[in-house]
Parts: sequence; C-alpha cells; structure tokens
Amino acid sequence: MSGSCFAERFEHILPLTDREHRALEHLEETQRTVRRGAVVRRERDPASELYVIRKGWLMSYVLLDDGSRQILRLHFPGDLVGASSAAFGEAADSLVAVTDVVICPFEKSALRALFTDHPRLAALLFALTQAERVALTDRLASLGRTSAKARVAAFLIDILTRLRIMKVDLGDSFLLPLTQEEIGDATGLTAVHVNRMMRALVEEGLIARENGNIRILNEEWLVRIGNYINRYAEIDTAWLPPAN
Amino acid sequence: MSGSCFAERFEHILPLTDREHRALEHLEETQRTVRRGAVVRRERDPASELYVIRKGWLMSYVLLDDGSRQILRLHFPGDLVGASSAAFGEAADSLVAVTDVVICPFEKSALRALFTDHPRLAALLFALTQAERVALTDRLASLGRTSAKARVAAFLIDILTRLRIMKVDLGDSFLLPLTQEEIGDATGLTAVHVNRMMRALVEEGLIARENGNIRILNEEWLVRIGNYINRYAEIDTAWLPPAN
DNA sequence: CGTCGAGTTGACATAATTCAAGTAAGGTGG
DNA sequence: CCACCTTACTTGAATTATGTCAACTCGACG
Repeated sequence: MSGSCFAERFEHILPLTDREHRALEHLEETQRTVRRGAVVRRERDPASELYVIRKGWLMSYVLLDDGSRQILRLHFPGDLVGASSAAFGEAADSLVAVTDVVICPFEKSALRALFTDHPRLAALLFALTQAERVALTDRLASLGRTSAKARVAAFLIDILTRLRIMKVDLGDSFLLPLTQEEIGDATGLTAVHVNRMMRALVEEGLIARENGNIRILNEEWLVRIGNYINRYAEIDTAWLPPAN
Repeated sequence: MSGSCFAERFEHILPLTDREHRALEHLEETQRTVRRGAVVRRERDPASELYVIRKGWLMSYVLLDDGSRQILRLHFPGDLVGASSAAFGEAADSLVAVTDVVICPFEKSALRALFTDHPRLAALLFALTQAERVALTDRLASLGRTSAKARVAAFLIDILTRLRIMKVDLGDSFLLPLTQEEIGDATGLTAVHVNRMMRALVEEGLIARENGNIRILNEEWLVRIGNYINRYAEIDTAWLPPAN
C-alpha cells in the first residue's frame, strides 16, 4: 500500500491488474508537500497539471466579481483534483491546501497513455467523474432548494461519507479544519448564519463539537433533513471493457 | 449532415477521421421521438441508456422530499444526456422533453467499444464532460453567491451561448419554452420572483420579451451582472491521443 | 362561453444578511 | 512569562431580499 492512493481508491470498486496498478502508480511518481493555507494553483492561471491527493485536504473555489467566494468542493485523499485541466489550458478554479497536504501532480499529457493503453482504467475514471458530477448536482439542489440548516447538515454528512471511502473504520467523528466563514462559502451562507445553524444542530442533539472536532450523533436524521444521497456507495462497472 | 449530431458537435472542436465518424454515427442508429412534456426516464428508475439529442430541448431535474424541484440543466441538440448511467444503474435525475424532441438512445455498453477502439474520442468525451462539470460549478456559484437578478441573467445568457454552439448564426434571440415556475426551479427562485426579475431586466433594457421569445438586448451587461463565463468557447485538445 | 394555466401585481411574512459588540483562544515579541 | 494582537466564534438588533398568499388579467382551448 505504499503504492498509489489512486489505485487504492479504484480497488475499492474493482480489482486491478498488475499492469493497471503500475500505470496508476506512474501517475503518482512525483510528490509535493504543500503547507496548510498555501495556494496550489490560482483561478485563470495557466494550468496543465492534475493532482492526486495522497494525504490531507484541499479545497477548490472560485471568486466572483464582488469579492465573494464559492467553495466548490473539498478534496480528500484518493481524490483526483484539477481534472478541468483536461478541458482547459487555464485553471477554472483555485486550489488551496486546507491542511498540510501531500499531492502527486502529473501532466495532463499523461492521460494520453491512460486512454490509449488502459481503456478500462479510462472508462472507470469516466464513471467516477460522472459520479462526482452527480454529487455536484446534489449540491446544486441543496443550494437552490433547501434551507440553511439543511445545507449545513448535508455538508457535514457529505464529509463524513467521503472520508469513510478511504477510511472504512472512521466511526462518526472527524476533525473539521474549516472556519465558519469557509463553511459559509461552501454552503452559500454567511459565517454568522452558519454559526447559528451549527448551534441549532448541537441544540437538537444531532452533532457535537469539541474544539475543531465534529461528532455526528444522529446520522440518519442529518441525512434526512439535509436531503443527502450517498453517491459513492456503488459504481456500476459491468459495462467496462476488459482489463489488459 | 444527415449523420450524427454528436459528431457535428465534436467537429466544432476537432476534425474527425472517417472511422471516428462512423463510430459516433453508430451510437445514433436508433432514433426516438418524444412529445413535449413527456418523461424520458424518471429518477431512481433503472437506467442503462444514454441519449444524444438530435432535435429539441430536454431538461433534467431532481425532486426533493418536500416536493420542490431543482432543474439541473437544459439539454440542447448535440448534447449527451444521461451520462450518469455510466456510473449508476439507477437514474440520478429525471429527464423530460421541454419541446418535442428527437433523441438517439444507446446502451451504456456501447461506450465500451468507444473506450477500446477509439481512445481519442473517449478522451475528447472526457474533456467535454469536464467542461460541463465546470459549467456546473459556475452554476453552483450562481446559486450560492449571487442575487436573484444575477441568476436569471446568467440563466438566459447561458441558453443563448449554448444554442450558438450548434447554430452559429443564431443572433441574439431565442424561443424560451419554459414557464416562469420552471425558470424558478432552475435558478432556485419562486415563480413570482422570477416574474419580477424578468420585468426588471426588461425595464432596464437588457432583454425584450415577445410571447415566448427572448431577445438579448445588452449581452455584455447581462454577462457582467450574471457573472457569466462561457466555458464552451475553447476546449484544449492538445493532449489527446492520435486518431486511429 | 366557460375553464384552465400562465403571467402579473400588491400586501405581508420570514429566512437570512448585515452591523455591531463582545468573548475566547492562540501566537508573538518584549 | 506576561502583555498584546489577531483571528475565530458568539450573540442581539435592525435590515433586506426573497418567499407566501391572494386576487386579478389574459389568451388558449374545448
């Protein structure tokens, strides 16, 4: 397991061949450590790299003309980040380290070999990015059609759910290294209102907070009020081409 | 041009080989006509098909527990719809015909051949879906961080921009076959407030409405207030594998 | 000619924001 | 080790954008 986080992620879905394993490890050959708060790349800067996260959290966001920020997504170990580079020469969003992170950057040209030599991996990658797209539409519905409390609930549950993908034994609590302002920028709220909603969730016995730690006390109920759907539970791989 | 809408879309980006052309045409071999208002597939139903739109508009949406609806996206001729089938066995969203449409359904198993025999097309498809994902994050920022007027402005400009992809000579007006309630479900607003915002845009001389027709009078300004970014202008194809 | 869906408008309600002030916690320099 | 700053969190009061409710118009359609 000293190998590839990406491969590990894939293998939660499907056993890989040695050859496929090596191909994915190849993508993570170089490694870069980034300090908490440091910018990995900035919106509109030229960008030709993608990143696999090996350790720590990243976040991606865009800034609007009026200076407000929308955090698009948190990114966790095993995630592929910056795939928009596959479509554009400029970064569509900024990437910042939320904690100290270890990332493995690779040039988008490396995708070429993946698509030509490993059609099954390419297809699996495609399926995974579709699942992420659906998760994004869930968030769209969250921002467009649910209350502040529901958005915060869904945000927290999503983090827990996704962290469990790579850490099955995670339990029901995690360290949340975000300010309330950042949670607000992710959920489309103000920091003040995030504060009120979080306390409301505490009041109602749905979560507990100790320093930066969040403990989910009533997961089922949070899922309910947040309208949350776990999109990572199962990916259909029946249609994939055979391994080679 | 009696061939494939999908191929036509791709060729706006990149010239295709004959072989690639045939592969795409193969996906559109069967054709289905669907009446305005009819449901193509329903959320949570088993779903193994993807669709290429040949003519007309579709929309995709999800319903929340409280009965509210979030329209996720409008889909136009040349668009690939229902790609979430690549990840899931159940439909993640509902698809409904906004106008009478002609769609070309194909099984997701047909993607297998695309990934094995046409790596360049697969990679281009991947790049295109990444561009769509970025457009979705733009919408997330729109719902999360911009005013009602800005959301409506962005919604209208996005339609115009995307219709122009396949119809370069479109000019600055289009027929909008949506009720104000539907526009509200797309922008996260109520029908009443959509009404007020549309009239405000008319008042300010930014758009004109004649029956169901929308004319964009001041595109630049709408783009400005809507914080709109055209993500369809150019796709980087430099990294794609060679054609075969 | 009556019904129905969509658009329009005004009055009112409310969720969330803004503003402001204060507290707690952590980091730094003397 | 203490005094000081800074940053985040917390809380209340006032404000505002958007939602809700209700009534009316209009055109399409049977």
